[in-house]
Amino acid sequence: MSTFQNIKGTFDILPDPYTDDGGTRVASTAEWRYVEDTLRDVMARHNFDEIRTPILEPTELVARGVGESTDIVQKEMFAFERGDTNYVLRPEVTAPVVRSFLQHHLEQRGGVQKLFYMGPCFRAEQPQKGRYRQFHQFGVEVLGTDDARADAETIAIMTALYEALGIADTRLRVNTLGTPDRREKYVEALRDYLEPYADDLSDTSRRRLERNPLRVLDTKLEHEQQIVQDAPQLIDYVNDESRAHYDRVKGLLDDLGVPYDEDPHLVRGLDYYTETTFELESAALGAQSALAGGGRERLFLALDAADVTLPGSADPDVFIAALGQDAERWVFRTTQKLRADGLHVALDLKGRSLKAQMKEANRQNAPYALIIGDNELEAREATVKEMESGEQVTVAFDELTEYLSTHASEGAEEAPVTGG
RNA sequence: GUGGACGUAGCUCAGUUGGUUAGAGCGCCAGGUUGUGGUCCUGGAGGUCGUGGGUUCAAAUCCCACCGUUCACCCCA
Repeated sequence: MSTFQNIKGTFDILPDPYTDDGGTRVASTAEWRYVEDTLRDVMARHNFDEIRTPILEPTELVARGVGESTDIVQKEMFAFERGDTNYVLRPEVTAPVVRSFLQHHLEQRGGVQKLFYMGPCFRAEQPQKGRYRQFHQFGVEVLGTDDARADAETIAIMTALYEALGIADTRLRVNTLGTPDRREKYVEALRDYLEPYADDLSDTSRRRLERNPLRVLDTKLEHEQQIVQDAPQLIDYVNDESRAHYDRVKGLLDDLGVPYDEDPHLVRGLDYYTETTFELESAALGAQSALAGGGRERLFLALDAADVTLPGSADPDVFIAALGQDAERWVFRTTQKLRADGLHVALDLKGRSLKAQMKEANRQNAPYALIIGDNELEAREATVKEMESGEQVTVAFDELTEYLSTHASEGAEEAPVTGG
């Protein structure tokens, strides 16, 4: 075991996928890139612009944005002081985006600002399966409108994203939280309703009843779900405006043909959420089924559970094997020239035997291998081996780019990497 | 912070009631083929058995402590 390890709750992303100590499959860089590219593509089609903000932010910004009393601020921030400034590794991106929006007067761009972001966030929670201290978050913020269409579009985008990535068996649940003042009244009513059942509740739910009654609604226990089923519903407590807004959002989802279930007991953990709330869940994830809500994502777990196959690393178009020092020099020069011509070229950097170089060409899955030795240098012709058939031809040095461009591109269909 | 599980080669793991030099598969390197990959054969490198202490003639194995990892709880994505 090496001396240093990655910090607990973080993970390395490597050229190849691997399984971590907890049994979770960690995707390769190529898979991450594919997902990121797909997200960007979908967002572009929805006319969203990307925003990138610093990972380091003032502690006070986050504390106020998320709420001083939340667990995130109380005990889950990586915060430190340097000089007379308090810094924090961002635990979420909404506050930074709003900060940036205000600071740079983005409203001056005119119209509604539709922004998305992706990048690492940090929370000092105890890590467990699928939850990390450094995690990657994707999200969208629509600023400058409270139109129901903004909500509907955001929800529709989330389903579109998962569709684009090939995750089909998702279920969308929606609800409205209304305004904070009404929600407080609802919490009281909920508490009153649940108190009489306290003896029937699990320890967990009893504790939640004390501290955060809304969380009792999330129970997974069947007999508790029956109690919850008849509990007061949020929709009966929100004001007319919230209700009308909610109805418009649902109508728009209907228009778009986005299927959803209304869940009158769907709540979110943090209290800064208002109005429309939603949760996209995947049956394949089991107990912790929530994928996205308010724009928070657990993408790779879902991709893994859904058995989605992503493209792997690109294979080289050609591997060039050199025999002897003269050939090595020629190969080194020619490799750069072919690369400048747009080809993906691999070569040996250890001066190994031809046998070892051919083995490497095979391992890298190159469709063609060039063999260059004294004979080839003298004739100014490369020996070109087609790896699958094993057939060899000679190609004049001057025609290499053309030959490889036409032949290699045919055979070099990107081979998918098998997931799971 | 609380509870459980685990820690042997790069990876996945075996290792009997404690018993000699700790093994397998895969991967890696080399040879068989001094200019040719995949399959095959042969060989090789690679281990403070997580760390420290204890019991014992003898500890990977039993006991204790610590460290690390992990799952779950809390909370939440």
